[in-house]
Amino acid sequence: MKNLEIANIFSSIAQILEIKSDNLFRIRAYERAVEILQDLDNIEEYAAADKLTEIPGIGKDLESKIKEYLSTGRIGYYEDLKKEVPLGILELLKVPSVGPKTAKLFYDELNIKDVATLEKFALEGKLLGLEGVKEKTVENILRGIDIFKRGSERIDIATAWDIAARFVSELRALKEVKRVEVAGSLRRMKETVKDIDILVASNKPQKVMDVFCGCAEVKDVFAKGITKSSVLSKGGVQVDARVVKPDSFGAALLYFTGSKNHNVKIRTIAARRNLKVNEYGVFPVTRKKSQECLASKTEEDLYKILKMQYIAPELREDTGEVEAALKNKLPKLIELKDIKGDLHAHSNYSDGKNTIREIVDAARKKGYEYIAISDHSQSLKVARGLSIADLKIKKKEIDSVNKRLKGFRVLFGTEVEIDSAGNIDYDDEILKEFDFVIAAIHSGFKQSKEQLSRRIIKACRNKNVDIIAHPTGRLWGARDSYELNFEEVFKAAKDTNTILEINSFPNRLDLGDSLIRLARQNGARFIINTDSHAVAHLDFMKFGVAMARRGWLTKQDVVNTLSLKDILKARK
DNA sequence: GCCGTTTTCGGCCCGACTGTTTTCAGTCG
Repeated sequence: MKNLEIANIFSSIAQILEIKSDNLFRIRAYERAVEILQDLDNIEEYAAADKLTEIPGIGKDLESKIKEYLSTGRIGYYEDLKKEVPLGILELLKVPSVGPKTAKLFYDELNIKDVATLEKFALEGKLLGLEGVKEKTVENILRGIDIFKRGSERIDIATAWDIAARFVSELRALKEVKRVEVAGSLRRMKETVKDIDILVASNKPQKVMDVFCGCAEVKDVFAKGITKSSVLSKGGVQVDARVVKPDSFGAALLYFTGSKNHNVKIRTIAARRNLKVNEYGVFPVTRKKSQECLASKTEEDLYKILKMQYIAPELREDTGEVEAALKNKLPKLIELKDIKGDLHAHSNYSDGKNTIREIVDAARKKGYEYIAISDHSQSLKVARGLSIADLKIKKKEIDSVNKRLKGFRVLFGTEVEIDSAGNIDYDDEILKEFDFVIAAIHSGFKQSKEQLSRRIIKACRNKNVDIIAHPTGRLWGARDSYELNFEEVFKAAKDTNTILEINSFPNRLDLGDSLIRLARQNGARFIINTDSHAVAHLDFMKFGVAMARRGWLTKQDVVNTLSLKDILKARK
């Protein structure tokens, strides 16, 4: 993806500028652009329409650099910078506790250009004696190298919530603790997270920090202060905790939830009104020493005093939510309780673990009105796709289950293959028998962007295909999204009345947040499915809903908020 | 390098912890 390529270059530029001690605000401008670009899958479409500078954070200069990359595949300014500071040094910055100043020191004094050399020198004691480096510093660097070597890959939100829950439950059990909440990117429900942030309200911070650093899940303690500590969990994830007084919990939660850019925007707007926002509250900017706190107890109080709507954590990415909140124009986001059913669950007819009955029982316990048992189709042999004969048996079972149910309906679904030419692997005669047909690509990913787009568009045009499952095919940690002409595909979905799936499975989350927004702008409709292969997976619905919220979707944008009667009408 | 309900120039969010220092710089979020 071009946006990621450019983001990586801008990120390197920011780091090189840091090492060169360049203007901090210029560095921040590049860093901000990196975050913006990471979420901008259709950068080429912006460039083609000459709309790059309409993106907040992209000005004339960055526009020209983006255009330069798109047309030539390189950025001259970056090529020049690389001559001044060898790229290897940037690797040193990935070691926790080594920042630009330290990296420059090691390079200037000892010509260290990679982590392996840094480790060697640290072990041999050759770092000692450099300005500001003593034994403790070396110790921290070696520990940082350990973390670096273990890899810095991001973890999926389901795993992260699991680890977070273990810390939270130990902390909640303390009588000194008034409140505990997960904050940071995990609270914002980012698709993946790098670390876990936990906020605690207590008047006895020391005690809380002692317990936090001694949690069963802790493997190593990086930093332990009176109100702030940082540990490595046994699962290899960094967990940060901060303790604040109960009175400032709202202010701290806002600050600790981020995103950084959201906080900066909030604080900038506050400053224009002569208000200061920090993790303790909102304060008037005066010369007086004693400052009265205007708001601090809840996040709602803070947003209110700043004269804007409350902003849900999932929206706090500085992608327009602050401006919308100031104008009272935030959408009413979809909630988990709006979901009335799940149309993508696999039974043991194909590669699922559970029987239809077991799945139905679990779905009913969730308060759903319907569930579609959507097993794989005949050509996906690895997943025991169903033959025509299998379908007849399965249909019979569903009919008999439905006869015994009241107020709940099992739908006859399928997840069919879109082959390399865009055809579906059951005939129309068979397809029309299903209540819902979900189409997906599970093979032949290596085609060009145009070919893949054509395949999906052709599937959309099939009158029997109701839903496109996991539209980009990405699997976190295993496979990148395939490239598509997104606007074209989304427009085709709209024109053919095909529903786009938001797949809730934690290693998919596909569509992801930024593509959901793009698809909505193109008029598409959505369904949030779990792609369950076991009844426990039905719980993943909350992650799909979170993606929908991050994509600014309302209940009206999502078809499985409809009653059984209405969702059946939502088909083609 | 970006940006404008004070502004097209002169600002740009704010604080905790650590290790090395005797008052602070570097790192991190």
